[in-house]
Amino acid sequence: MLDRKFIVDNAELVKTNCTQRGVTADIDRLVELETQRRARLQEVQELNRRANEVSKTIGQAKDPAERDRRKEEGRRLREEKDTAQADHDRLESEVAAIQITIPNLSHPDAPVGVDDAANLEIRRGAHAPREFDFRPRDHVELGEKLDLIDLEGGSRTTGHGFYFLKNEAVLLELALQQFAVQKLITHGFTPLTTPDLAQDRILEGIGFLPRGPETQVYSIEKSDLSLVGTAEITLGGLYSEQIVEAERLPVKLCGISHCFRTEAGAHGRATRGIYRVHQFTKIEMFAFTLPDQSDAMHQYLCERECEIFDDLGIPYRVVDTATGDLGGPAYRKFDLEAWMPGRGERGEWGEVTSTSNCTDYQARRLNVRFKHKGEKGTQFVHTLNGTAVAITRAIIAILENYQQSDGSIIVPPVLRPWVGKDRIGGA
RNA sequence: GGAUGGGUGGCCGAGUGGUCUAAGGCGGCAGUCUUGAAAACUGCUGUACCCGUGAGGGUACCGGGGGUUCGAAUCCCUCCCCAUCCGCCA
Repeated sequence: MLDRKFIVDNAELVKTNCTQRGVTADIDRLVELETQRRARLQEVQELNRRANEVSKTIGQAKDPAERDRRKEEGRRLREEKDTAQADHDRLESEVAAIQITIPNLSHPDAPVGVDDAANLEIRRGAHAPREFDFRPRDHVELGEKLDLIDLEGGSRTTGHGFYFLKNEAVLLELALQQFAVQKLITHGFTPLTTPDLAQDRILEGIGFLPRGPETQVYSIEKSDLSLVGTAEITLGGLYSEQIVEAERLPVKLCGISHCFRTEAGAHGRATRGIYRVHQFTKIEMFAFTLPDQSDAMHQYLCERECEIFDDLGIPYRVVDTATGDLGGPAYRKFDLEAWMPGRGERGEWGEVTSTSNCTDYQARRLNVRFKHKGEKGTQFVHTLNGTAVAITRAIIAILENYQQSDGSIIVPPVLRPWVGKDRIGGA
């Protein structure tokens, strides 16, 4: 969320940003309520002060009548305070309710536009899309022929949107995990396995809305836990309520997790195969930085994503996401879209990874701060996240780009140490 | 899951209803002394928020939440976490 004082002092700027993001939020109302809230807060504090003053004199008062008189005054002051406090608390929750709907500010270079049509291609990967001398199959067909993906089984045991990976697809999943984690370790990331459940307040801190009609999140009944949609949630939550020494920043983490998404409202949108599923495995990068490091870290995370897909030999493009498509927490977001030859009529770009700079938006809600040694005061850190590998989409890209005319799949050279063979299917 | 003991300021640790909302120690910072350093001595040493141009003043915070009271680290309720022992288990 944005800083409340900042919103009050920059109401017009925030309004404009909301418009560019396609978000409706009543900024004027927030300003009005916040002004009232501060006045109430002052009353509460003043009443508290006077009540404390009275309390202190009671212990010393010897005369019983005098003590009773002062007790009565103390009681009256506390009652007045309680009334003002209740007022204040009501205003506080009203202000907070508006505040959490306000999206982050936007990077000045982010393309302005209400949806992904305004996304701006900024770069291509090292490998150009392949020219096929046959009609490329899509991953569903390939997965079926080679007995790699069992969608029907997933549907039978769990429901639509679930799947079993089988045979070499399992090896591909493990190989992709190994490849990505090993690479990130050499880049100084600390690897972690992460809980697949998190408390709702952590989900909210990251910017998810657990529970509610439009939630993307599965929640656990009779508890405050939800299945995570991404390790971004747990990795960001790892430092919640912490004050980090500035010298220890930036912190670079890489987490392995399962991701669970209801995909509510996504019906009919690219639901074929394992492109949009309710559960998948992901290797996620996450960074905590000083405020003036986050732009550079964002480029750095994007470079790691490009490096991984260049090494895998998969063609892709990098897109600078338009303001209306950034979601709530991101200040700027780059997506990697891999070429998927089997998608649509003659192949399409499909999102495989994404990296966001969330500046202090998540840190403020999660309360992650830093301080310089020997200096007074703290500031909020900046948080960034990026997908190293989302397994299902990476597998789609591998199967479709590495397919041969006989229906076999060449294994990308960098994965062969873990897959243990250089070709899936075929002779 | 059962039993017991605990959760206090960066750390250790005292504090069981009111001499200001935390003793004492360690660590850290500054100073005195010293050629320099150490030792010794002196002072300072959290976070958030509010008011104020400023100096400064104030409110809240002793695991979380709620309660009793004029007043709670201290009493009551509840939840969480940690340690040890027992049981169970991959």
